[in-house]
Amino acid sequence: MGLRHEYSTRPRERIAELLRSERRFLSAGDIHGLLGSGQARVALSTVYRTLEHWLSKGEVTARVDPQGESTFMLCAPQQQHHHHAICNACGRVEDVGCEAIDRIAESLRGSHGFELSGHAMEFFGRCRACR
Amino acid sequence: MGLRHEYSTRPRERIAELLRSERRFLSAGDIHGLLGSGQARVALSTVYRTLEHWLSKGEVTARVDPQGESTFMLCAPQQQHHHHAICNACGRVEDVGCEAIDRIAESLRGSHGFELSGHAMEFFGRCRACR
DNA sequence: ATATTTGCAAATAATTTGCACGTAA
DNA sequence: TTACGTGCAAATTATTTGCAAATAT
Repeated sequence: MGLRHEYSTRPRERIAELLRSERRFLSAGDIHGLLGSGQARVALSTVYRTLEHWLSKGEVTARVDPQGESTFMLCAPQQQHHHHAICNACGRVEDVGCEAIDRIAESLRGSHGFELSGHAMEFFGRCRACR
Repeated sequence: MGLRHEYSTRPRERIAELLRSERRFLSAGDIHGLLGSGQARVALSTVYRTLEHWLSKGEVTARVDPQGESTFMLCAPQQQHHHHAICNACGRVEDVGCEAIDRIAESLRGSHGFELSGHAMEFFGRCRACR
């Protein structure tokens, strides 16, 4: 049988609070480090398991960074399909819509006989604050 | 002082031959496995070092797959900027141009004050052969 | 009470590195 | 002959897992 309740625990609260305050992709190690090593330290394995849990519930979005490390950010599923603009300086993420895809799908079918079923797009640059 | 010659060796020839025959992204482990474990087996570390070497020379393109594994494909630098359409069934890659980016850059600047300096796009679907 | 979560330490798996030996130029 | 490349085994690093103890409901 599946999961019945989602328990609200101290470690999860701390992880959630951190993710809410940082609108950027963080690795499990980043989170573990940012939570500090004091009295209420959270085990790295707990960070991993919590992120995986929220990922499977669709409350968190994952991205593998260019170094191959998995990173995570709060990103509700109910939001409509969108892409990310990531600031090169501070890492802040802006959600951006995607209009141009239809044209690309047409072009792919026409010139390559390729039937588009999914895509991934990321944009990099400077956010308003970091320009 | 930098590198003077690029030596042509048996292991490199075998890796290059394999990459030429497979127009899809392969991990170091894939390549190592495909080269077999017979007489002329190539060490996994050699595969890694050779890929890294060609990557730095721009003769190979890397991509981190969704599982976080690094994968590689022959992809000359002199080709103009383009993106990849990856077949969900066989992994074959079609190179596709990118026209729509200018509109996206304008929109980013207008609605988010975001100055675009780079982007990454990937498309997934079925190639002509696998439809 | 009992299902869920945690911390710890050990296990995996991809990747990197040191080093002595082999090889192309 | 000498700069470059290779194989091997050991080291690193991110991530996962087993398990007994702790906690939320």
